Order: sequence, then C-alpha cells, then structure tokens
Amino acid sequence: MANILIVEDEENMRNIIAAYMKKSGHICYTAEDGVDALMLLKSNPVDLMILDIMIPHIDGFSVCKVAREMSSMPIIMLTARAEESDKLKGYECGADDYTTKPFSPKVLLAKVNALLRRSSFEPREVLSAGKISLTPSSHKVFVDGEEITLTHKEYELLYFFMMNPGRVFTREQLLDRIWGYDFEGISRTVDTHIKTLRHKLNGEGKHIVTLIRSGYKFEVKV
Amino acid sequence: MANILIVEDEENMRNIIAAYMKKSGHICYTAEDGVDALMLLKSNPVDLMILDIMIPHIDGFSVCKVAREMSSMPIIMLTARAEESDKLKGYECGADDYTTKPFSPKVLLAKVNALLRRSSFEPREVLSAGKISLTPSSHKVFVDGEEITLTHKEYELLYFFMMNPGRVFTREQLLDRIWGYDFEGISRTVDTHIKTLRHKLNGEGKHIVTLIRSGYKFEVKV
DNA sequence: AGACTTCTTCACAGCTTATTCAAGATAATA
DNA sequence: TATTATCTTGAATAAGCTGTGAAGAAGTCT
Repeated sequence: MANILIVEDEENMRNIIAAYMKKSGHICYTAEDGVDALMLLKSNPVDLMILDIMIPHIDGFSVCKVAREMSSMPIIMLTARAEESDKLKGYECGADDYTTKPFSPKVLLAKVNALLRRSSFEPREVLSAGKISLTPSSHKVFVDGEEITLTHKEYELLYFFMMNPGRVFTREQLLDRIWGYDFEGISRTVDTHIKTLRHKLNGEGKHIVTLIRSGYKFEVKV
Repeated sequence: MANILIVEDEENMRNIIAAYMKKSGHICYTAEDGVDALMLLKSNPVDLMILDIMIPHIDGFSVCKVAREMSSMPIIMLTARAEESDKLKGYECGADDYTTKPFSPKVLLAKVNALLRRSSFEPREVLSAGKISLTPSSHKVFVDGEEITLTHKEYELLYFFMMNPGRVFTREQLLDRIWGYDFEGISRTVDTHIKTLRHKLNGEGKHIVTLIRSGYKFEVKV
C-alpha cells in the first residue's frame, strides 16, 4: 500500500522487517547506511521511513533531520539504546516514534499502520472532485470523462490542490511548495497558471476559488 | 496550545502528567475513570487524549473505541503491562501510541508534541462561539450553519477576536495588530469594519461588545 | 541548430475591498 | 434635562488586487 524505506545496517534485521511490511502489502525500499538512505529518499516516493540510528556514514538523527526538511512522512526511529536523552533527541529531530530493540515485528507493523492512518496517507488510486478525476499513478486528468492534457506545472498545481482540498494557500506558499522557490517580491506566475488550469478544466475551473488577499483554495463541492 | 484530556485513576500520576503538559502550554482536562472521560469528551474540545487502560467503570480500550468514533484525535495509551497482545489490542482500538509504565514524563511530552504535529493539529481546528464557527484552514465562517462570506479584513478581525475571547482591545491595538500600522491620530476604520462584521454575523453580532472609551471585545457567551 | 512547448514577466482594465467623512444615534456627565 | 463626548451608519472616494492577453525567456525534443 505505502512506500516504506527501511534503513538498517544489520542484514538480518532488515530482511525481517521488510518481510513483515511486504506481507501487509507495503512496498519496501532498503538502505544499509545513511548515504544510501538519502539517495533513495531523493529519488523515490517514500511514505514512511523506519530508521535505525546506529548506521554507517551518516547517523540516523542526521538522516531524520534531512528527511524532515523534504517531506512530512512519518519516521520511526530504531535503536538498541533506551536512554531518555536519545529518545528526546529523536523526537527533536522530527521523529514520530522511537522504538527500542529488541522489539516485536508485529508491534512495529501495527505502529506503521497507525502512523500511516494518522498521516492521512491514503492509497488513493484516484482523486476526484465534481467532474474532475485525477490518477496520480498515470498523471492523467479527466473532466467529465474526457481526458485533458496538462503541462507538468499545471498537473502539480492541480494535484497539490486535490491532495489538500478546502485549505487556503497563499501565492507564496504555492510558490514555495510547488515551485520550490523562496520568492521575494511579487509574482503573477501563480495567477497565470491558475488561469490556464481553470481554462483547461473548463466549467470545473470553479473548484479553484480565489480568496482576495489570502490566496487560493480548492473546493470539492461547487 | 492543545486541549489534552488525561484519563488516569492514580492521582499522583495524573498530576505529574498534567503538570508537564501545562508547562508546555497545553490546556488539561483530567478524568479518573471511563465514565468521567466520556462525559468530558462529549462536552469539551479535546485535541489529544492520554488514556490509562486500567481505569474504573469502563476500561481504556472501550473509551478509546468510543473516542475514535467521535473524533480523529491522537490517543496515547498508558499501561503497566507490556504484553504484546495488549499492545496489539491498543492499536486495533485506534490508539496512536502505546506507552508502558514506568515512563519518562519528558518522553511522553515529546510524543504528545510529535503526535500533535503529525495530526496536522492547528492552533484549533475550528473556533466557535454561540452560533458562529470559524475554520482557520479554509477561512470559512458559518453562522447558524449557514456559510457567510467575509472580506479579508473582516475575516482577520473575527479570527483575532475569536482567538482572544473576552479580552478588550483598543482601536489602536486592533489597528496595530491587524492592520499593522502605527496609527497616529483618530481613525474610524475599525468602527466601520466592526459595523459590517456585526451586520454579516447577523444576530450573532452581539458577541462583539463595545466598551465605550475602551474599545471592543469578543464575548463567547451572549 | 531549429522548431515547439512550456514557463515567466508585464501592463492595464475591471472589480472588490478599505478608508474617509459627515451626520445621526447613544451613552456619560453634571 | 441639557451638554458633551463617543459610537454607529451610510455613502463617496481612494486604494489595492486579480484576471487576462501578449510577448519574451527558458526548456525540450528531433
């Protein structure tokens, strides 16, 4: 269901965890050190990470911090040490859970599923609103049954909106989260993309609502 | 920041947990048995619950299940038993974490904050007073179930009032905090916005109370 | 390199929202 | 009750924001 990254240097442990996750329908990526982990994080869509602290090259805390900057995925820390200061450090780095070895793989799986539920991760195959439907896996968008072609930015914008329905975003937030800039000053770029997106969505463009001085939001119902 | 319900029958333990949470800025409600807990849940806005399993009248698992049906708040289970079957049962009931006693209050606090962060808890999901309710994430305002449309300034004004109920603000303070000016001299700008806001709030405009010579305040109850 | 697509910038019309002002209403004061 | 200070209100005016089309810049693909 979800893409899970397992970062653990002991091969045996790694395999056991992966086996449990796979059995429950998740897709697993594995890394045996911090560098591997970061590379995988960059190039793959990871929904949750299980992260051992004592790993070669770059330790788990650092990996956790970097991961936190790029995504809000749930992170479960694993470690042999049960020291309080370590746990606190883990939570400070942005971890969601801190599990000490030895642990039961069943309980780990239960935690994983609880966190996925909590992180509003849904294995949604298709997002829809009104007559719009969007399939993330194939990047296809249909309006009233007709496929429409969007450019990459337009797709990302629509996808972002549909993943966060009802929420208001300022132009700056959109530039930040979709474009990835720290934009200084004013830009009409967002407006222009909204315009073309609305146009391509035809009548369904009404789902994208302007809030003067606040930004835009996507409303599922009219 | 968040409203936390602590359900624990041992008075000492309850007080320690509450003290830690309060120190971190959270508002605490406490219950010493399952019935208490459910009553509090019904009548108060709870953002997160810390729930002991072994409590009088109704056990923690049952409280957890009921709570899950009414809200998606994070739930942390506490217990003296570290049995795997118990943990699994906890997660099955919809708990987000299962902590065994004895535990460090610091770590518990870190978990609480991690879960609040994770649950995309925002400084209050919905603010309400009388028949007014306001959702910050979508900038929506309802009066008696009907959505009303506010301009940006009106929204900001109402939001500010509802975030600071009962407090009196002078016009200068409002200009300063909402408009961002250092206003010199007199301005009727605030008055005018108050007027239209009251008007749009219809009968509920009465929540905005004028204090002659002092300014305005927002009263939650009539 | 050339042709095409996509992205960004810009200027301005059209419209919404904010502010000012003056007069009427209300409350405090003596 | 008369007087004065303070609010409320409505209308007029000013300010600010967004939508749009067109054109230039940056990427992509062959």
